[in-house]
This record gives sequence, structure tokens and C-alpha cells, in this order.
Amino acid sequence: MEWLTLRSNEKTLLDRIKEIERKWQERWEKAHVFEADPDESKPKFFVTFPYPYVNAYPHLGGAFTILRVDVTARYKRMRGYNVLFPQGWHATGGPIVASALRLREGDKKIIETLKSMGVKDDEIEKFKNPEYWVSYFSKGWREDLKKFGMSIDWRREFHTTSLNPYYSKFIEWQYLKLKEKGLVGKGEHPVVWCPKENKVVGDHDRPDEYAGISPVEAVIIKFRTSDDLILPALTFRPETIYGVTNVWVDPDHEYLIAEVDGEKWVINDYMARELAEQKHTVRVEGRIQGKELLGRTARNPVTGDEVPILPAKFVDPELGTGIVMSVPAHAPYDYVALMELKENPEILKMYGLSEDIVKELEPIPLIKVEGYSRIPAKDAVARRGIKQQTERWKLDDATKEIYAKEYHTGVLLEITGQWAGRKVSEVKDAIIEWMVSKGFAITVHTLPERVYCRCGARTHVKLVSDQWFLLYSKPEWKRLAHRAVDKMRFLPTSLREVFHKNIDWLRDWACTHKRELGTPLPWDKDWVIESLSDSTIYMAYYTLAKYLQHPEKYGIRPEQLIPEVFDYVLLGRGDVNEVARKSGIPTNLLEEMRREFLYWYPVDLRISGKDLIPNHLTFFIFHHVAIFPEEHWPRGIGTNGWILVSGEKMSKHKGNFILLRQAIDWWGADATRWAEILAGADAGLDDANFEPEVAKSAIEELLGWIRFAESNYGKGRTSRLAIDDWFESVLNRTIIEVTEAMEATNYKTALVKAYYNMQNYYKWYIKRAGEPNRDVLKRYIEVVTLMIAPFAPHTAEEVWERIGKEPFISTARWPEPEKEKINPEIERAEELVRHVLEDIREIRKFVKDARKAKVIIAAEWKYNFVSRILEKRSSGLDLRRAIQEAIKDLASEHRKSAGRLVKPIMQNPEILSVFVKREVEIRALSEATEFLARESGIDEVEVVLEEEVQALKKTPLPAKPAIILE
RNA sequence: GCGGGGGUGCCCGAGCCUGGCCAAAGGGGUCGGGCUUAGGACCCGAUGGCGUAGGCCUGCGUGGGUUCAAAUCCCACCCCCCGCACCA
Repeated sequence: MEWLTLRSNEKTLLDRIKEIERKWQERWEKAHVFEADPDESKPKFFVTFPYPYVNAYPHLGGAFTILRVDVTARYKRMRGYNVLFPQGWHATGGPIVASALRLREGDKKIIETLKSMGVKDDEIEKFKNPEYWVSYFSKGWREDLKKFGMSIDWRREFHTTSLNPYYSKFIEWQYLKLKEKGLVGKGEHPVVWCPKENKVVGDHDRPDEYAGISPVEAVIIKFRTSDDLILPALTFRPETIYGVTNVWVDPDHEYLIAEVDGEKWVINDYMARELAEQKHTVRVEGRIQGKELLGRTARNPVTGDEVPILPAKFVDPELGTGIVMSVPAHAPYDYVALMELKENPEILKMYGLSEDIVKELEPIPLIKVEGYSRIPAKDAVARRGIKQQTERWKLDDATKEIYAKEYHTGVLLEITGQWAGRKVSEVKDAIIEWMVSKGFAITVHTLPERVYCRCGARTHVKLVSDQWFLLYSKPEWKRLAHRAVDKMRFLPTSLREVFHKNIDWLRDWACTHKRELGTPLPWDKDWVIESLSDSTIYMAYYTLAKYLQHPEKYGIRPEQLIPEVFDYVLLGRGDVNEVARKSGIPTNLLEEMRREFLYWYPVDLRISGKDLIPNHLTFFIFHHVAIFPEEHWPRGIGTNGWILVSGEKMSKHKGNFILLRQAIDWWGADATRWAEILAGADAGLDDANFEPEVAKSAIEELLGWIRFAESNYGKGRTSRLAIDDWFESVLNRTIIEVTEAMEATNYKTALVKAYYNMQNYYKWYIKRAGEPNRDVLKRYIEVVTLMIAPFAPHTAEEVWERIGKEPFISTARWPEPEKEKINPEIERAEELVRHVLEDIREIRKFVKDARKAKVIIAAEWKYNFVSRILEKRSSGLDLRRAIQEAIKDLASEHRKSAGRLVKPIMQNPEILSVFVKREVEIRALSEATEFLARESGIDEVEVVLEEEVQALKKTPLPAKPAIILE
């Protein structure tokens, strides 16, 4: 990777940076700077990062979000808050278990992944145990985050699952509460099932190419032959039953004859098994070759038509039921297959069929679609030039097109009877319901394509009947969640609406799994609480982890954590002495824990990537409103987008995948932080773009600031210039703007304003002033260092120490703006000087040999006039009216000349925003003549008043003096 | 389809809420100059078109509209990205 190559001098710089970082990390730890305990004298701020799943080391993406949390924590600390920033680790769920199993099977990919993360050969063996993943990677995360400079209170660290019985007790308590309130219930649920291993097959249990394929609902329509065999045609488009011309089978496949729910069905092995797993009774009675069915007819249950059974190559006997109803008008496959039969009667002959059998079969249109002929399938096929049913790729494409168009915009024709005139999308569900109720069809859960388990077996859909659900669809629960959302603070603010929508949209959630890491459901121990479901209110656990996770200090054993303990500590219920007696935990310790909880709770801000909005963050709200009283509901949620690297999504495949530890190794912590912030760390949903180049140059930037600060602090002149006021005004205004951006967690904006914009102002200041004023320079160095401290804390600490401050900048106060020094008029005047400089330069382009510039200030009355205009405007008038009104107010001798100003003012409305009092303009320009001359390369600049000259070609305006070059 | 986020100059990207210092910040690239033995790094300048006085024209997805004034407000349309679940 290119950005790895640092030249030797840069390497030295990097070593210096790393040394500084190590030094401060050690000092912070030694001084316990980030360990937060209740302190009633200070306001608290509780900020969290969703605990990461510990199956790998952190990469730049996770680091990005947690960096925003750290910046928040550091900023709030500087604002005088007692900040709690804890961190735990998530191990609940399937992937770790699945990876451990795969490793046991000798899976090369897992070995490769582990090696790529730096796991040594002789250690890989240990990863066959899921537990080892948890301890290994939580350690890795902790190390990396420390090196990244996270201001975490590590005493509260923990990991989830029964591997941590303390946490498990807490989760058990939560679920007992939910059950008490009737928010957990049992139900049926379709899952992808491996018949060989007898288990649910999640994404992590499959080869990658099968990930993300979930069960879908399909309809099986029953076509009956004269001898009472049922031909069950599986379809996703039951509405097209009105256009069926025939039924397709694979002549070379051997179907089963099975009794399904008391009827004789012709069906494939696959669906026989799938139906059996979905509450249907299936008994196999015999077999039948597809070709034996050919030539018979079957009755369309809806229309009553007798349709022929015909052969088709495209029929996949292992998908669906292996039997397909043919709707040539609206299904490209069917259309092509039918045309092939018509054009090649020898196929029919081969099976001993008469060619007459297809002669009269014509597509039957039943849906009208804008932009298509009566037979849309024909259009789609013709457009792609499809000739044969074996052209799968094109046919699939055509099918997709027709399906989407007909579903969303198609209108049902007369032939569909009661449904005629309606849109497909509107009545589809009703059609299904009707067909099922009439006994014409059944619905079934199936997979849209073949999905294999990692073990090699083909999976099918099973209906699990004793599945536990979180009953999110309960209206009362949703109502409370909405109320919480109404009260919360969101960053960005647009998130509020998103959450309301998500709450409405959320349905019951299957909250238990089997054979995964986690906490067993307390009343049904075969099940383990699923990962999203066990990570909803654990922020409360951070307030207790300090006690629970340290038996060496507090002596609490897991079995002492009876529900009454959590009832008391988290909800204030019960008599503390009674709880102490029952649990054996001393009263004072229980009370201390209760106090700790009450001090920190609720969560003030939870910052996360945008991916958690529809799931975890919504659950987070739901569970809080279910368990806790209103005063402990979450107060805020902030989100950010993903990190891209050089404009592309990070992936190992592309070679732009960067682990946090690699980044820190290459650029150090602060430069990495700096580049991540600049990548786009404002609150929002947009992705941020990390540029390795920026990280590289940040190393020098940061060392440059240390050098600049150290060597300039205390330097400078003692005299006072007008331009000093300008710089102080800008500096103080910047503090206000940066503070606003910090409050909104718009950290890129804040950093750009605090550092880069200030640096530009400083350059201008030096250009104007020559040498800076000593006090102003000191203040500049202090303020900028303080403002970048949340972003580059190690660098800031180093500067702080070198300019003689102590103890830590991490606990120093955020700069207060000296509001009295903010002077908009001075800033406008400076702006005006800049405009004049630009204008002189512009004119010089045309008058190259000019030696002298005369700057002619507008006459006194014009200032009154313009300030009148501004008054009128601020009372709501538009510009033209404001000018008219202002003219009326003028003394009569000026009215005529004022009329002549209307056009120039309309043409240069910017003068209104730079307008200052005449004296201020005169002074600013007079003091800047030397500067203007120097910068424009002219010998002399002279400021003259309009009253002192006559016969001007140009009209001077306030804030826009006339300029004459000579 | 539903929900969300976007479309800005050669590229990336700010601005849009709160209309006017916006031909549009900041990077990158390119061109020119300085520095240097040379390269790199660094510094200065230029980078829509036209123009011998600070100007004019074109311009922020497309088309309309509101306004003295629109990248910014309103309406319609086109295009791109993300999510749509039992999974971390």
C-alpha cells in the first residue's frame, strides 16, 4: 500500500509523535483521569458507543464512530461535566460459534482471516473454542482503543453472554420483567433449516454465496386431474390464475405421489419435506414419472378450465413443487416454452403427444400494463431477442421486469371477474386470501432459490412453533416508544421522523435462538436470548459493572444477583434491608449501587453508525420505555455514516481495508483521529471519506502546531494595533461558532473552523500586522490548542505542557468567548479593506504602469442614506421598497443624487453587508494604505474624501469607494 | 414499491435550514513561477468564457414558479446510493 511508505525524516517525526502519545496515555492512566464516579457537585454526562461484536479487531469504520463518542466525552469534560464513557464487548449470537465450528472443520477461509489479523500459527488452534474469540478480541479492542486515545473508564468493562454470569443475571432480570408485562410471547416463525444438522441456518452458517437469502411466502394452487390427482403449482403470482393455458412438468423427473392433508398430490421431494415441516401431514405413497402425466388435463380450480399438462425444459424439478402453471401472456418463460412447442411439434411427438394439443393454446391476457401490448411477456421476450427457454439469464431479467411492472402499475382485466379494474398491488393479498378460503390454494414459506448449509446439505424452510417473540407490534408499547422519541434529542434532527417511522414499522421480533452464545431464557432454558434482544438496556449495567465485575473489591457473587437486587438498584423497588437479607449483599453496598445508577442514568447521548437505526437503536428505545420510568428514558441519539477509504467502501477484496491498529502504526493516534474527523465526522447519514494522504500530512501538521506553539508562546510586540482588535474579534467569534458545532456533534465543521479557518485568519493577521501582539498571540495559541484537544488530545496535552500549563488539557476548561471583543463592525471594515485590495488588483490588470491609487470615500450623506436603507430592510421591506422609502426620508437637496445611486446599489448589494460607519471606513482604509500598496504592488495609496474631488467617472458608494489609478 | 440520503466547477467536497459580500470555501489535479545539482517536499500565482478601469455573459441534475435578487424557497420530473428484519 502506497501510504505505507514514509520517507526517513517522516519516520522520525512519526516516532516522536508516538512517543508523545505513549507518554500521555500512561499519564492519563496513572492519574485515573477518565475514571468517573458520582459527584453531586457537577452535572453528569453519560455517553455511549454500542458495544462491538468481538469477532475481529476494530477497523477504521468502528473507530470512526467511537472517535465521535470520545470527542463528545472530551468536549463535555472540558465543559465542566462529570463524563461517563464506559465500554463493553458483545459476544452474543451465532457468528463466533459458527467460525469456531468452521475452524474445527479446517476451513481455510477462517484460518486466513485470523492470520490476516496477525494471529500466530500456533495460536490458531485455540480459536476452535468460541470462548477464546471473546477473550482474544476483547483484549485486542481494549488495546487498540487505548492506543487510539479513548477516554474510557475501563473499570466498567465487561462482555456479554453466560460467559459473564453477572451480565447474564442482568439479562435474565430484564426478560423476567418483560414477561411480567406481557411483552414476550410465543408464536410461529419460518426459519431456514438444515435437515442434516437439524438446526437453523443463519447467514454465518452458509457459504457466502447463499448469504442474505430469506424465506418468502408463495402460493400453491391445486390443479386437479380427472383421476383426482392434485398437481400443486407453486407461484408468486396467484392473480395470474385467470390466464393459465396449461401446466408444465419436467417429463424426465420422477415425482412423488404423496398424501398431503388427505389429498393425493404429485410433488417433488423438496416440497414434500418443506410441507411436512410446515404443519402439513405428508405421507409418500408412490412415484410417478413426469412423462406419465403428459397429455392428461387438469382443472383450473378458479376458472374451471381443463388445461393440458405439457413438458418444459425450464422447469426445475428441485425448486418449488416441481410443477408450474403456465401463463404465457404474463410470464416470459411460459411464453417462450409454449412457442417452442408450437414451432417444434417433434418434441410433442417424442412424448407421444399430438401436435394439435398446443394448436389452440394462445396466451390469455389478464393484466393491462401501460406501455405494453396485450401480451407483455411477448414484448419483454422480443425486446431481448429471446428464442429459447434455455436463455435463463435473459429470461430472468425479462421476468423481473414484467413482474415489477405488472405488480405496481398493472390493472386486472374483465376476465378476472370480481377483481377487474383493480391494481394488482392492491388486491393481490385479497386474491390469495380468497383462494385459500375456497380451498383452491394454500400458502407456503419457501426459499426463492437453492440455499445450502455450510455442511453441504440443501436447506428448506421450517415453521418453528415454539419461538419466543418480543411483541413490538403491541400498540401500547409503540405508543410509549413514540412518546420517548418525541422527547429525545436527535443529531441530526431529521432522525426523529425516521425513528417514528421505524417504530410504526417494527413487527414482533423473534428474540430467541438455539445453539448460540448468549443468556438462556430464564423460563425456557433451551432457548438463548438473541443478540439484538439482549443488548437493549445494558447501558444501565455500566453503572453497576464497576461493582459487579470486581468481586475482588466488592465481593459480589453472581448467584447473589436475584431479581430483587436489580428491582431495587435499577427501579428503586422493595425494602433495601429485605433485599440485603435475601441476597446477602450488604445494605450499604446496595444503596451505593442505587445511588450510582441514579446519578448516571439516563443515557444522555448514544452515538452510533447509521446502520443501527432500524434495529438496535429502535430496540434501545422500546426496551427502555418498557422497563424504566420516564425519567430514565434515553435523552439522545446521534448517528454518522460509514467510513469510505479513498472514496470506496472498505473491503479486504479491494485492498483498502484498514485495521485501527494498522492506522495507528502508520500514522499514530492523533493523525488518524485528525484524518477521520476531516473525513466527515459531522452528525448525519452521509458517508465520510477517509484519505490516507490526509492522515499522512496530519503528522506534520500536528508536530507543526506543537513547534509553532512552543516557539511563539510569549513572543510578540507589546504595542497595540487596530488589526489586533480584528483578530481578537474573529478569534472570539470562532469560539462561539466552534462551540455550536461541538454541541451539534458536527465535528468536522468544528475542527475546520477551530484549526484551519483560524490558521487562515492568523496568516491574514500576520500579513496585516507584521508582528503579532504578545497577548493576542498567547490567547490564540491557548484557544486553538484547547479547541483541538478533543480531536488530537495527545498533541494538545504536549502543547499544554510545553507552554507551561498543568495538569492536563483533558480536564482544562473549554475556552469562553470574550463577547465584548466581538465587533462585527471591525470585521466588516476589514472585509472592506480586502475588497478594496481586490479591486485595486483587478484594475491593475488593465493599467499595468499605475504608480498611485486614489481611494475615494463616498460623501457623508450617502452613509445616512444607506443606513436608512438598512433600517427599512430590517423592518421587512424588500430592497427596492427600502430604497424608495429611504429616499423619501432624505433632505431634498440629496434626493436627486440619491436617485442616481439606486442602480449602483442594486448592482452591488454586497455593500449592504459590509457597510460600516463612515469614520470607521475612513480609519480602516487610512490605516491600511501601506498594506494596500505593498500587497497590490503600487507605490502609493491615498485615501481621499468625495467632497475633496470633483468630476468623477465613478460614483463612490459607502463600503465601495471609487478607485482611481494614476 | 415503501422509508431515508443524495445529484455543486476537471475530480473530491463545503454551502442549502436562516435567499444578496457565491464564479461559489477547502483539498486534489493541471499550468506558470520560486527554492533545489536534480527529483521530492515546501512557498507564490493561475485554473468557466469574454473584456485595455473594479465589468459583462454562462453557471450549482432537468423543467417550471416565487422574488428587485435563487446553488439556496416552492412545484413537477429524471438519475444515483442505503435500509426493508430475526441478523451482527
